Amino acid sequence: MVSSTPELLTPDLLPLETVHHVRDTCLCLATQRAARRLARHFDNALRRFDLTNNQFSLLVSINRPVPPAIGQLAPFLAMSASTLTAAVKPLARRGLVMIEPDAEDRRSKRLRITPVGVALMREAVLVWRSAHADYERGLADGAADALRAALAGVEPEG
Amino acid sequence: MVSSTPELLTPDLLPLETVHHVRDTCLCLATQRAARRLARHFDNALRRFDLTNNQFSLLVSINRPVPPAIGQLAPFLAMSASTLTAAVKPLARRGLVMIEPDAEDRRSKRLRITPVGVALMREAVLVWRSAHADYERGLADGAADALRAALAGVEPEG
DNA sequence: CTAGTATAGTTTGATATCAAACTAATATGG
DNA sequence: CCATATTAGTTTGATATCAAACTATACTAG
Repeated sequence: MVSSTPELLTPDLLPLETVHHVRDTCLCLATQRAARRLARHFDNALRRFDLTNNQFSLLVSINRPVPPAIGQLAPFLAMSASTLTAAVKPLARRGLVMIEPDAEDRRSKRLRITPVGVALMREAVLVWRSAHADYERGLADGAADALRAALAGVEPEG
Repeated sequence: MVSSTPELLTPDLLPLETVHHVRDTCLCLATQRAARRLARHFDNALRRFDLTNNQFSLLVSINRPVPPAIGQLAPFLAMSASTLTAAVKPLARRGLVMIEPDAEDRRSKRLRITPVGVALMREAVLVWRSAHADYERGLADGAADALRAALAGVEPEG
């Protein structure tokens, strides 16, 4: 019982009012929590392909007629170039992506999805579709659209 | 120029329609992007305390009259117990948190914020407040509330 | 009481994340 | 042309994240 161990109480705390304010209003905390839950859901769904939700999103983003450079992709994914450099490595190791120096600017490197990557993604997209439907099915009507709209509302530059 | 390097085009791609559908509708991708942006904003603001946004949220969550156990805190933060075990270590090393075995169930460990942790957080909360105001100031009217509401709408159990 | 089961955390090995410092290549000024 | 500044990526070292396998403790049937 709690009351039987008064010596365990911490006497000197932040005001609980402050704590509750942070917990109820912090957009960062709320977003990190939702991000972890969503990541788990899609990581589970994509596990059969040995893809994480991040790797799936990265492969989708790389699937462009002109292979994008790291410097273009990182802002789109809202991640640093150093994170992207690291994220590409396991995919390149598996032959799903190729890293090619740009002929016109040898500092720049373009990321190209390989035929093996495309073949894997053809299947993975089907599973993504069903995992997304699963997820939305657990939400109230309009909740998914509301979240999409709200997240669009916090994008920089509209 | 793009058209001058046709040999760089990947012939075999997923349909761009599919790609655009994923990019425009995936709640996971949209949430991870927002989570990264928000994390960076608050990591920057809290850097002067050598706290990450995660460590800040964790310390806020630990600041309770009865020190919570790992098994209680992990679901609240929507993270696994193994992640929480790891996250506590740097804070314990710095003396901001203490890990105490529960007297009534020696499997369980309670996390207590120390006086040093409370003192640090008194300052950090002020900075959080101003960083949050900064962030909201960059949004359209109602965007923050809309995001809070939308994120609440994807919480399990209401 | 004891065997089996369930629960609470930890460890391990992998990916994910960033800032800061670094390397290499391009652009610019003189 | 050369020196400087800028830009594109990479490396480093730290935290963050998870599932799976593990340890230790508690519970529960028989």
